[in-house]
Amino acid sequence: MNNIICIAGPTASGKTALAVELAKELNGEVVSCDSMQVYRRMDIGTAKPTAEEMQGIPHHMLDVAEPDEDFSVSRYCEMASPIVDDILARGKTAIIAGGTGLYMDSLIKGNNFAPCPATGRREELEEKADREGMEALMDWLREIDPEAAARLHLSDRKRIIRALEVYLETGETITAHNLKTQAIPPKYSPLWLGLDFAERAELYRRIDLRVEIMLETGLIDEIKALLAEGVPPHCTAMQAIGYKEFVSALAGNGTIAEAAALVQQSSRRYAKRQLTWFRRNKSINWLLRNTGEDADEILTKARRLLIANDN
RNA sequence: GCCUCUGUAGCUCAGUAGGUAGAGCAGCGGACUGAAAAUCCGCGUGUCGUUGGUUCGAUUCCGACCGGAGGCA
Repeated sequence: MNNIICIAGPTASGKTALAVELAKELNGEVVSCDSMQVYRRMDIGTAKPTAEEMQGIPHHMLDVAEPDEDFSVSRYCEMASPIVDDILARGKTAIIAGGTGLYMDSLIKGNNFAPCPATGRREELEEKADREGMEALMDWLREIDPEAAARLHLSDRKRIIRALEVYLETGETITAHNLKTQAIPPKYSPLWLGLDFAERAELYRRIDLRVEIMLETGLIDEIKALLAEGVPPHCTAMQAIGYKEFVSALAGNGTIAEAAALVQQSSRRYAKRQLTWFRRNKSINWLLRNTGEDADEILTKARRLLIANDN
């Protein structure tokens, strides 16, 4: 039987509830795969599962970083992979659930990442970009890694800088590095489940509702507390949807209601991007929901897939 | 009841001196290998209210009807 299950899907599709139900049946533990739920004290806005929702099932990879820390895919994999191995070693099922596709794929494939410099190289490149423009960086990249240059759009500042950074730090181009890691066979072979709604509009209704509930349950106070303790308003964690918009409103840019509408829209677009990411994974068995009230039917379908997968 | 204005994309509107239409926002699709809830790329998605008439041809001109806004009563 397969002792690793991945539950993918967009925000507000019911991953948390399904993960806990399956964990109860399969003697499992949940490994969260979410780039924002890793931060402590960011609970409401990241829709982090509550103690009640967890129903006593152990959850990992929540609250593993301070909000002002730099976190990354690489750190996620370094921390999560030993946890998965430990769950398996104890004879239990690892249920990897979350919406951050890059993190989930990287954990499953066992990707290793080119080093990230602490040397200020990135800052130098940022300055050069400001000074000389992206065309200059692109010309440079074309000389050292023409494939990456052809792949990247001139506007994609982040990736152009990263490509140069990898080469300058390691002497290996990012194209060569990626080819090497892709050649390594995946570390795990999970059963993939994907949650989505048959009607996009239903997913969007759930997202809109969830934002309202976050506000009712104290999201603004949560954000004020983070700011009060000194979390920088522009750090990575505060770029999360549902935080950056309210931080801006609290600073005097627009009303809370306007910010809430923005959060709903950003969340809808984010959900769409998540779906784009997961759709290309042909291993995913999609479970399509009709309403938010059909959790039992979804669980039944998931059970059938588990049985089919064992045979 | 009469008069005037109005009806074009999901929304707000432009336009066609008659040759089946375009902006913004919304939306949709895609990429993604140490910021990923980030970053970037692409795409108008339409019975031009309905129905007759004039015309080779009507979203455009004319009539009637239906819906909306305002005015006079």
